[in-house]
Amino acid sequence: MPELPEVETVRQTLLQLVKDKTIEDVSVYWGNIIKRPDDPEEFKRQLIGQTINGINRKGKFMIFQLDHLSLVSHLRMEGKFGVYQKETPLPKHTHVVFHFTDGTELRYNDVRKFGTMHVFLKGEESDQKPLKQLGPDPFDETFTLEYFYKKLRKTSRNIKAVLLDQSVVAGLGNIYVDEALFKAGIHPERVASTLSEQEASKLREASIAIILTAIEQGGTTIRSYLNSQGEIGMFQQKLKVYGKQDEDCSACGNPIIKLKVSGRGTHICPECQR
DNA sequence: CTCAGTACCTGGTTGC
DNA sequence: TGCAACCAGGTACTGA
Repeated sequence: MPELPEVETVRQTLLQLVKDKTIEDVSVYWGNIIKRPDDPEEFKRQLIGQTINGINRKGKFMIFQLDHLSLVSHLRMEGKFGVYQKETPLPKHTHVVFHFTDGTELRYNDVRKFGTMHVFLKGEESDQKPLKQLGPDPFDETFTLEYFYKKLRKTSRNIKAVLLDQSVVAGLGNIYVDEALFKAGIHPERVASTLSEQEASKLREASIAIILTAIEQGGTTIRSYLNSQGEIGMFQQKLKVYGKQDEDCSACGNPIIKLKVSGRGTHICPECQR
């Protein structure tokens, strides 16, 4: 599911479903999801009795605001949250269940088991991994051209790798990086330090525009899984290059091609992106 | 320090 | 049809 727009969509929809609910018990079926505390039993002890007061987001992380704790969750590739009546049978790949006092359950489902959960004392989550190393969200006022251009100037990596680096800007993933580079007309294999200030500006603005539009559209649903919270995205209709290999470029009519950049599948228009 | 490669998992798709 | 190899929206860790 998750790049920033998808996580934001999940955050908004989930909030309606779990706000003010109190955790009566927690079940952990795959302990490796729980990164902090390291013992899942301790994780359960800490969360029992806590009420969900709100959900925040930073980059691709969701942060559940509890009474005096923060639960930091990352969905990685395929993590999904859903709220169900406790009588509903547990589907395959459900790894963590938060049982509420009202008979409903918040369930975490993740085929690849890559997702993570960290518990911190409220307020301490920002000063420690994994949130500590995050750069600004794309639309954050601190994501200035000056900041971005300076980051680009001092690295030898290609521009795609830099955009995927969450410590530079938080929230872009493989889909939106490809889309932003296309919108800015920049080839993903360009060494970041060779971009002009004008190109950096164009890329920064393209990234912000793509992310904001995708949030408005409820995110992107690619390999559509049915009936799960947040998987109601409409942005896939606006994708210009991601997953469009062999189709005609919407701008110039030449075919979109797929290549590998920084180990990731990458979609470009070789005519529009230089 | 930076950076490329690998590890973590399962399942759908591709190609022989 | 069968099955191995490859691929997937992400990041942490390793070692050069």
